[in-house]
Amino acid sequence: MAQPKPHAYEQVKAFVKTRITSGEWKPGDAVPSESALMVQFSISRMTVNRALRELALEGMVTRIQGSGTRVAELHRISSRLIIRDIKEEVIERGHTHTSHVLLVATEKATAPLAKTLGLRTGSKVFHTTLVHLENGIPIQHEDRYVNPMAAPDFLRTDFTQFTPAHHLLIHAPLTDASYQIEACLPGRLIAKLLHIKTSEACLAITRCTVSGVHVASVARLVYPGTRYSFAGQFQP
Amino acid sequence: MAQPKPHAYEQVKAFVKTRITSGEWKPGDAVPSESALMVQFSISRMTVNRALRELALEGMVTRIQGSGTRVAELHRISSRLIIRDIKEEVIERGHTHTSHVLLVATEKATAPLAKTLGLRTGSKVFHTTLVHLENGIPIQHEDRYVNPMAAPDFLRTDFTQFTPAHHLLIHAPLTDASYQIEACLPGRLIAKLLHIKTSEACLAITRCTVSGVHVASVARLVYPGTRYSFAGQFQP
DNA sequence: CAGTGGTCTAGACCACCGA
DNA sequence: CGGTGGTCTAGACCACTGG
Repeated sequence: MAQPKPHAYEQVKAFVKTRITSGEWKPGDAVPSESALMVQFSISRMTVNRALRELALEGMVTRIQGSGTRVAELHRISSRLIIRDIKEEVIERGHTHTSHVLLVATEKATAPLAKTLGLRTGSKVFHTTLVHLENGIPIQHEDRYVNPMAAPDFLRTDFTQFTPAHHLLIHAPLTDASYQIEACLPGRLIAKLLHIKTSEACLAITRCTVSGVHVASVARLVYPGTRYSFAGQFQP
Repeated sequence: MAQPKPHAYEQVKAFVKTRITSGEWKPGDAVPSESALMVQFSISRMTVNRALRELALEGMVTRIQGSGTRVAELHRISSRLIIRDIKEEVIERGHTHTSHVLLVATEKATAPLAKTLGLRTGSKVFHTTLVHLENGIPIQHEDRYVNPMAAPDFLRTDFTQFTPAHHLLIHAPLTDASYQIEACLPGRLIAKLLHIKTSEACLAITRCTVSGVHVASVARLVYPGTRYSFAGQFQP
């Protein structure tokens, strides 16, 4: 026996999950009510409630107050996509991370940039550009603008030691973010910096992070397509 | 007033969240214990527990039994990456979806394919290839192998009406999946089918889905880089 | 209206951590 | 050992849905 006594709420979750994934209960079908499961498992309603609430969070069922619980229509499959510090990621693979710092500057915001950062055109913004290397091989070109209101000490960082993302994660805790993942060809400059041909496809992530009331940073990260891919797993 | 009476557990979540995002409580700092918050808010422990448990799920805090609750080290922000039926997605944008069905066949599995599908080499597998169009413009090339054990009626589907993903979502409810997102250049054939140049970068998703005990399907989806990108938002 | 889920309480027992 | 979180109970009131 693996677990002599699985928690009650987990038993309920497993019970419902199994009926759904086995196809016994089809999308749209009603799931037994809390009171029914309460009797069936001889447990209190709070415990059943927790089980069903978690299943709803996971997208397995849909709950409507006053109406009931039903098997979710299409199990849209989903997984967590995580924003991490690339240095952490490289180190976790047991490799060494280094950075080439190409630019550390204060500039005046252009109109579109000011707009996304929530500043006035011409305001001071921090601008950094660097290339991240894994075991000496370039894997990411990072071009980032930072809102001085969100991270006033940003430029004091030694970017050969700490990544811009690391500074921001510490000094401007994230509250919101949006991202866009696309495929593109690198420009001549980026291709040269990444040691790839201009004809090699790249993954590009454009990311905008919010910390409290400030839009903290907008960054464009370009990865050589042959050296980097996202991978992930789902467990709905 | 927006909400005259926010739920108690929401209040606790908001309280803790605010201290964290404002920087008042830094990563590693202790969060008040359940009993402390219980007194402070004059609510029961179960309610405090729910608030902190949800914050832990969202990655804002770390909880260790017997030790306490602390502000999470790096607020790795995360969002749900959702994989959906492309037809649904196109229709949701208010556009029309059509398919060019290029191949619907039963084949014998090659060794590597059989391995990923959990079959014996030479077993029957279903194979479909199609191009999905949004308002008549090609946006995805789909090349898919399906395990007949998981979806025996797969080939009966009219793929001009229903996408392969749709059939699978209904007849082989997902239990697990893994994916890989990468950038690549299309081959000559795919470029032609998508009406793009062979030098145009593409996003490619390779996805493997599991339904119950069977590996149900493995698919490679190629999107023209100029016409498609993933986007998402985080709200921890 | 009866039945559903959404929330909350005031206790309780347990497993675990650190001193 | 005391304090922590993890779980559970047996009630309760409310808001909402459906017939």
